[in-house]
Amino acid sequence: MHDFLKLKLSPYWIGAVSEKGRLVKVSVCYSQKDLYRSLGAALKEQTGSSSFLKRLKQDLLSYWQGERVDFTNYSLKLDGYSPFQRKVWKLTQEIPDGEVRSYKWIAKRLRSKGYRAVGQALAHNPFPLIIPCHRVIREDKSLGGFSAGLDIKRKLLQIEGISLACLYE
DNA sequence: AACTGTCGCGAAG
DNA sequence: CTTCGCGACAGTT
Repeated sequence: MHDFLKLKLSPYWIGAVSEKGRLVKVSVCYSQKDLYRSLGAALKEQTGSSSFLKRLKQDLLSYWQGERVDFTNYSLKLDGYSPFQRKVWKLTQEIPDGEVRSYKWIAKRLRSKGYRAVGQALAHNPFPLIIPCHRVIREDKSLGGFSAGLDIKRKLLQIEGISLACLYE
C-alpha cells in the first residue's frame, strides 16, 4: 500500500507519499500541520519504511547540505495529468542542477506561446524538488512564482549556488 | 467564462 | 534609462 516519509529540513518540513516503489506526491511546507493538510492525515501515523523512501530520505538530506543529487531516476506516478503538464515537467527535469530557465524557454520548446499556461502547469507540479520547478524563473530574471511560497524557492536556488539579484529582494 | 507561478510593448517619469 | 499598465497568449477548471 502507501508509504509515507516525513522529514524536517532546516526551517521547512518535507513529506512524500509512495505507492509500490513510485512517488505519488511530494510537498514542502512551513510546518507539520501544513504537511498533514497537503498529504493526508495518514502521514501522522506511518513512518517511511520502504527502502525506496529510505533512499529518498538520504538523497534529500544530501541535497539539503548542498551536494549535487540526481533525482531524475525516481519513478513518478503521472497518471491522470494532462499531456501538456507532463511535457512541461519533463522539460523542467532537464534543467541541470545549478542553472535556471524561463517560463518562455519552456513554452518555446513546446512550440507554444502559452507562457502563462506553463506557469499554471508548474504550479500543479506534484513533485517539488524532484521535478525542479524552482529552477524556472521569469525571462527578465525576476523570481516569478512558487506555489509552496517564494522563500522556499529562494532557499532552493540558494542551496544550488545560484546567484541572482532576485534572491536578495 | 474565468482563471493563472508570463511576456513585451508603448507611454510616462 | 526605468517603471508601469495593459492586452495577447494558451491551457485548465
